[in-house]
Amino acid sequence: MPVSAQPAATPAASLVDLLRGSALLASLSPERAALFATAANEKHYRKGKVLYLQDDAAEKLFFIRKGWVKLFRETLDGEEAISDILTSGHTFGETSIFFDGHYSESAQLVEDATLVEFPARLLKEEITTNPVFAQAMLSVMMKHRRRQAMEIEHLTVQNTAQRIGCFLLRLCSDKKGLGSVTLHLPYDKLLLAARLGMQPETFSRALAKLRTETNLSIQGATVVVPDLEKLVQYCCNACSNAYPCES
Amino acid sequence: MPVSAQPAATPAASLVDLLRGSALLASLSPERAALFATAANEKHYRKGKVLYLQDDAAEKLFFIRKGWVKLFRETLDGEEAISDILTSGHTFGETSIFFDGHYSESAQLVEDATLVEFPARLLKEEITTNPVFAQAMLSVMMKHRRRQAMEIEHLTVQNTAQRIGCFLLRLCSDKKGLGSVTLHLPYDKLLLAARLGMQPETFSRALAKLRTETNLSIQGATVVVPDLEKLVQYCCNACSNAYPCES
DNA sequence: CGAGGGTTTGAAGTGCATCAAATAGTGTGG
DNA sequence: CCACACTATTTGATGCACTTCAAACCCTCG
Repeated sequence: MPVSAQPAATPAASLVDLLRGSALLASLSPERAALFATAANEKHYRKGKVLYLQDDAAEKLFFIRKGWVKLFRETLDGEEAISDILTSGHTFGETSIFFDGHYSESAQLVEDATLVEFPARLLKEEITTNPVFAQAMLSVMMKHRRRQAMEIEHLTVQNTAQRIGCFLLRLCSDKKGLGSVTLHLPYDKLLLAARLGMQPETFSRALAKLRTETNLSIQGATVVVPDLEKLVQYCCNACSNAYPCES
Repeated sequence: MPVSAQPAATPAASLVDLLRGSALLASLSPERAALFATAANEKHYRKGKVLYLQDDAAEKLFFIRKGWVKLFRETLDGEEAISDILTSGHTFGETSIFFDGHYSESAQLVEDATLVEFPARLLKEEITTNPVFAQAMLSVMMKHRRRQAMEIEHLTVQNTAQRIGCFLLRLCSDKKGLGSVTLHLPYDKLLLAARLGMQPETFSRALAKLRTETNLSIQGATVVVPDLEKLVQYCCNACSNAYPCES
């Protein structure tokens, strides 16, 4: 069944297998997955590449194979608000395709990346004909909604240091070692600051504050959390989610 | 004077007819709509009534027939973050029912209200068996997502006066009279302030600022916008949506 | 080595929150 | 109908958090 008619004869997993790693696309039937794989277009882009702009016709669904992509919106007077930053295994563009056919934000690579692109038509077909897929899509939407709700709350009830700490805690959730944890910032601090809705200078200072308050140590992009409990204490009291809060 | 900004439901209308006014429930087949109507439980509650608390088992879908409901979350140290304020024709609870069976926020009346309650079971059945309904649900979710995204942007790029102005502009969208528009604040200023993520005092001052900047005049809950264009100019330049931005 | 972007630090300004108090508005019982 | 209590709203004074502008410091990479 798994057809490897795709020229993407990467030593790694075949495209069909990769799709299983996506919350959305994993719900495709083997036949449809094969069809998606055939129609797919795998591309490598360089950092800075603009994939589409807000209000463009939504003609593609994107799946990130590797790299980082930022979704953002620009205001009339030139400010930029980041709505999301995504990496391997994530899909984007689906909401716009289904909803009104125009992207509601712009997308740009923040690092070199390999993307798999699917024609919007396929997605639309799938949603209307495959109830299982429609439900997977619903699940994905709802997950997004919860995350957005959390983000709104954070912006109103947490200060900058707490927002950074909360972000770090979400990075910790993989590494289960309660007590001391070492982790790496996934992208540069400038972008991270924008992601958290603050200025780079503010980010720097807030991180310094977090260091003294919770005994963090920071070496460039490497962060050591010696006392997870202390960090949780500092951040999560200002939030309506108890740690671990990931959804 | 208690104001209901929304078109009042005709007291005579049957439940089935009412459901047609809901973006979500309008997609029910006549038979299912009848079934929903039979299983429905219409109740009148007083202002302040708590419908459910965050993390409660999600056993009901609510439809607002009349009145106002706020959805909110509380942090460990007692802050309250309002996630939404809803009125006639809106449904709530659907996300939690489908997603993980627990409400992700608390719900409380901010005014006396008449609600129609449906058992969660019905909704779950409908989603899994009726593709049309699933798609209606998807549409509703996506609309919510766009609104949330806008809200996040507003919190980071707009100041308090602009946020208020933007809220007023959305109230204007009904009344098409370009030029001068009169409108009424849908609920009290304390709640409005919380809804917009600011303190009551800040709200009052920001409103005063908006008055001088855009020639608004305000009498209690009545606001007269003499020059819509000027208000748009003041608010929308800081936003990525051109007026009229409602979705 | 030198250029240029990322990061930190410093000083000053702005916006919003907080605390406190005055004023307006609403519903109550006398 | 008034006095009272109580709640909303406004106003003033002050402080803190974050931004802004400026400059220094680090990297890495040519």
